[in-house]
Amino acid sequence: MTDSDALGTDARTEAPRARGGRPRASSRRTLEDAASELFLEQGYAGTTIDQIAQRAGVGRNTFFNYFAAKSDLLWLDVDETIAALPGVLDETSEDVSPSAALERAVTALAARHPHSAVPIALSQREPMATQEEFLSAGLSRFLAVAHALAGFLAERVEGHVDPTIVRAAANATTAAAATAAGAWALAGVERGDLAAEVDRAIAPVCRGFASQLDARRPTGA
Amino acid sequence: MTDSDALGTDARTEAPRARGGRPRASSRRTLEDAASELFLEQGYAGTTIDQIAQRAGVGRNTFFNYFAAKSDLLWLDVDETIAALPGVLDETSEDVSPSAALERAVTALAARHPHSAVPIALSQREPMATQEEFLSAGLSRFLAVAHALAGFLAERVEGHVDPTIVRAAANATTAAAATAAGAWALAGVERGDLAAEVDRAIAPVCRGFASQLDARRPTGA
DNA sequence: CCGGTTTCGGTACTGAGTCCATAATGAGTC
DNA sequence: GACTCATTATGGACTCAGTACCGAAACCGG
Repeated sequence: MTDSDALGTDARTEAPRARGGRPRASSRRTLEDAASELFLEQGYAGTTIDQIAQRAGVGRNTFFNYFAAKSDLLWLDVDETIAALPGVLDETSEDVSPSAALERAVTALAARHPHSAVPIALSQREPMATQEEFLSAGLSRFLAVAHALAGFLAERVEGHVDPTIVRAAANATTAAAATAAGAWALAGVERGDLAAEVDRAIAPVCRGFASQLDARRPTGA
Repeated sequence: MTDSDALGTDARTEAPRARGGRPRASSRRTLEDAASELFLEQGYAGTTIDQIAQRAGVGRNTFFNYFAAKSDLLWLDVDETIAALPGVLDETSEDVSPSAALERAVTALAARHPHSAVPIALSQREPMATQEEFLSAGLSRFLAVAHALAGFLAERVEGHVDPTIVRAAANATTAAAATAAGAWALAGVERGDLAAEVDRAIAPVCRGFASQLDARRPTGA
C-alpha cells in the first residue's frame, strides 16, 4: 500500500558496487555490534545514537549512512529473511493453485529463517518501553511482506479476483504468519520449528480464501 | 500483545468525572478543528504542534494534555468507532459458533461507522509524506482491535483451541477488515457499504478458522 | 597530478515528546 | 469567608531522532 521498492528502510543495504570512492571503514557490522552491546547494557530506549556511534568509533552521521532509523537495529535478523522473499516467490512452483502457492511460499520463507535468529527486543525482556517502538518499526516489514505477497497473488490469479480480496488474503496471511512467528520467538529455548508453526497459522487463512483465489472465473460481485 | 487497557493512545479521553478542579478550557474539540484546518492548508507534515496549539489559542503543552501524539489526530473518526468495539462484543449473540460470532461482531462494528467518516490523511491526497506516519499511528489501533477480538474469541472457545491459533485468527481477521476498510475509504465518493465490504473480506478468514475455532475438543497438536 | 566519486564527520537546525514548577479555577469542608 | 484539595493550563528547559549542508578524507581511473 505504501511503496514498492524495498523491504527495510535501510539507507544503503548492501551494494558493493564500489566504483572508486573512499572505502568503507568496516562500519556496518561494527555498528550493529556496538548497538547490541549497548542495548543489553542499558536497554533500547536508554541508548542514544550518539553512544552507538561513539562506541563504534564512528561519527554520528555515519550511523545514518547505514541505517535509516534507530529502530532498524531491532529487526536485523528478520530483515535478512525478508530479503529472501522475492527469491522464494520466484522459486515457488507454478503447478499449484494460487492459494496453495501462497501457503507454500510463506512456509518456505519461514523455513529459511535461522533457528537462533530472534530480534533483540524479544530475546531480552526489556522494561517493556521498547515494545511500541519495536512493533512500530515492524510495521514496515509487515507491509513489505504483505505487498510482495499481494503482487505475487495478483499475478497468479490473473485478474480473476477482486484486487481488494487479493490484498485481504495477502494481509491476513501475513498477519497470521507474524502472529506465529512472534509466538515462536517468545517461546524461549525450547521453541520448535518455525516453518511448522507458521504453516499451522496460515493454513486456515489460505484455505479460507482458496475458493475465491483458485477460481478461474471472477467470483461474486 | 502489548497492553490491555485502551484503544487509542489518548492521554485523557473522556472522563467527565469532574469533581472539582479547574474546568477545561473547551479545548479538545478546538484543537481538533484547528488541526484539521492546518492540515488542509499546509499538509500534515508541514504543520507543527506549536501551530496547532497557537491557532487553538492554547499552550503547546495543553496539546499533550489531550493527545499523546500528533499522529493521533489522523485517526479521530476511526477511534470513535473502535471505542464502540467492547460494546459490540458484549451484544454479540451467544447462540452462534465462535467463528460466526467473530464475523458478526466485526461486521456489526463496521456497520456502526459513519459513512462520511474517513481519516483526513486518506480523504485529502497529501504529498504521500504522511502515509508512513499515518500507518504507524494506525498500528496501535490495529493492535487494540486485534487484542480485543482475541480476548473475545478466547472466551468463546473456552480453552479448547491453541492460544496462538486464536490470536492468529483474530489478527488475520483484523488485517482483512483493515484492508477492506482502507479500500473503502480510498474509493472516493461512490463508496458503498462499509459493512458489506468488510464482511466480504473477513468471511473467508472466519470460514478458514471455523473448523478449529468451533471444535468442542482441542484440535490438532 | 587531476577530476570524479564515495565515504566520513562536524556543525547546525527542526520538531516531537518529556519533565517540572507554578499558577488558575473550581468543589467540598469547616 | 478561609482553607484545603484536585484538576487543568501554561511556560521554560531539556533530550534526542532525524535532516541538511559542507568540507575534508580516501580511493579510482586516466
